[in-house]
Amino acid sequence: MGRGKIAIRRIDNSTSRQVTFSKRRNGLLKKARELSILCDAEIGVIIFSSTSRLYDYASTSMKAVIDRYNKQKEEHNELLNPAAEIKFWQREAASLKKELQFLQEYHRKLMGEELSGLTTKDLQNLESQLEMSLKGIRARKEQILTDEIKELKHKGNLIYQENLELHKKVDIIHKENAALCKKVYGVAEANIRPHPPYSLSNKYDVDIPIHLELSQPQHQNNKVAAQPINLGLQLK
Amino acid sequence: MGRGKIAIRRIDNSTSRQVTFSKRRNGLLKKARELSILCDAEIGVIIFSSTSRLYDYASTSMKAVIDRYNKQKEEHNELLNPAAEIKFWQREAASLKKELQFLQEYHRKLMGEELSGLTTKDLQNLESQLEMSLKGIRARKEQILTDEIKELKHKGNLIYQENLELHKKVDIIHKENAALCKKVYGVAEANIRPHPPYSLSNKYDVDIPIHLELSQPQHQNNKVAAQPINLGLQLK
DNA sequence: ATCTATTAATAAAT
DNA sequence: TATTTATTAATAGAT
Repeated sequence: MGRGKIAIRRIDNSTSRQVTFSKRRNGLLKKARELSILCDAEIGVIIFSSTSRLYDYASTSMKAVIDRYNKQKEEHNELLNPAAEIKFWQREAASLKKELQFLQEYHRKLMGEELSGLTTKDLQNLESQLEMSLKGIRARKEQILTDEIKELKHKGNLIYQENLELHKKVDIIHKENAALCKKVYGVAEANIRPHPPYSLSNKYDVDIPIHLELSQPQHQNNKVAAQPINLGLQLK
Repeated sequence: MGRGKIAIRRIDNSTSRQVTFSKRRNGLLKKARELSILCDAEIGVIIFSSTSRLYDYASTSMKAVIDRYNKQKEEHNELLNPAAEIKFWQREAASLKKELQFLQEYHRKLMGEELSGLTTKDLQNLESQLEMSLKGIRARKEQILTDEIKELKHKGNLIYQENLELHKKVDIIHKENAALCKKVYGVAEANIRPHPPYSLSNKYDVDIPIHLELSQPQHQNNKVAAQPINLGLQLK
């Protein structure tokens, strides 16, 4: 899945091995995250690079995953030695977990899941909240598109001006050339040459406005329009 | 990367969640295998399905990976001396905090805040997500209203039936009373009394259907409708 | 780090 | 559960 296919065996070149490691490590961790979320699975991934650097992911906590793994593998656990500070951090963790769970629950409600138990009033509130959000997001989208249009028009104008200047120059050179030809070959010589090297095939374009097209993600109604002039603007 | 795109959140349908789990689990393990071979990395992956089944992969052995992990994380000592265990809980808290912040950030985006830095594609995705949520919430609201209507109609019918029975009883009592009056006072006495105590002013309502009105929060087009009959149903 | 041509993964249908 | 197919996602190689 790249410019070429590679065989699954140790990459000899150390640079590209390092690059591939970085890319695929991220890919693996992303996939692990997605799987845990999509399918409600508890997952732990531990990766040691060839240079012994550790990268890991755990859907809950690595300790929890390893403990569960050991338990399932019928191995034993050890006891902890309690102290006041330990308890503090335990409480801290419990508190954060609680907050996290609350936010997750609210989040699910916002996502339109887990709606049983809510009154029409609650739902009305959720609905208004989401409508406000949509409004903000759409406004932002419009803004981006408007900005893009502005920039494209600006660039278009600059190019148009440049074209005018160029055509003027070409005209001048053309006239100079004609004069020279006249001197060298006689009166009508310059007009006889079929394709003088300085002629521009689209010289008449000077009087035609540059046609700018923008991508319109919402309405695909520009299929028959002319190809947009690429001005180097990236529409991400 | 399939027939359609799916959002990364818990798959509701349990069958497709199971299917996706199976496919993606294999994908994840394959990727882990490839990464370890391509880049000479030591990797361990532990997956617990939602039904607590264990799937794992280790490039060397899981024990070796976990031991190395514990060594690197200095958790080996944490289980023995309190200072290290404090560190563990500090890390736990930091990890939870990080996750919390991620969710909070996403949450803010959903709320339509903090939208700078997002591309139109991102915004489009947010917009679709919110539209889906709205759809779910509105469907739930409709459901609640529909259920209310059903219950109200049911109650209305019961009351109508009860009314019929009551009227029949009243009729019977009326006739008995008329008979008694005739015995005591003479023939036409009962019909002379202007307002017999047992008469119902709306007795004729028996033949008119009970008119039930529900609040319609969406469309306020029932302003001129009759006041709804309160049947003791609480619309929370 | 960023860009794309290309391969790989996979969602949905079967 | 396995296979097929249309589509999205990952990434190899280039820059």
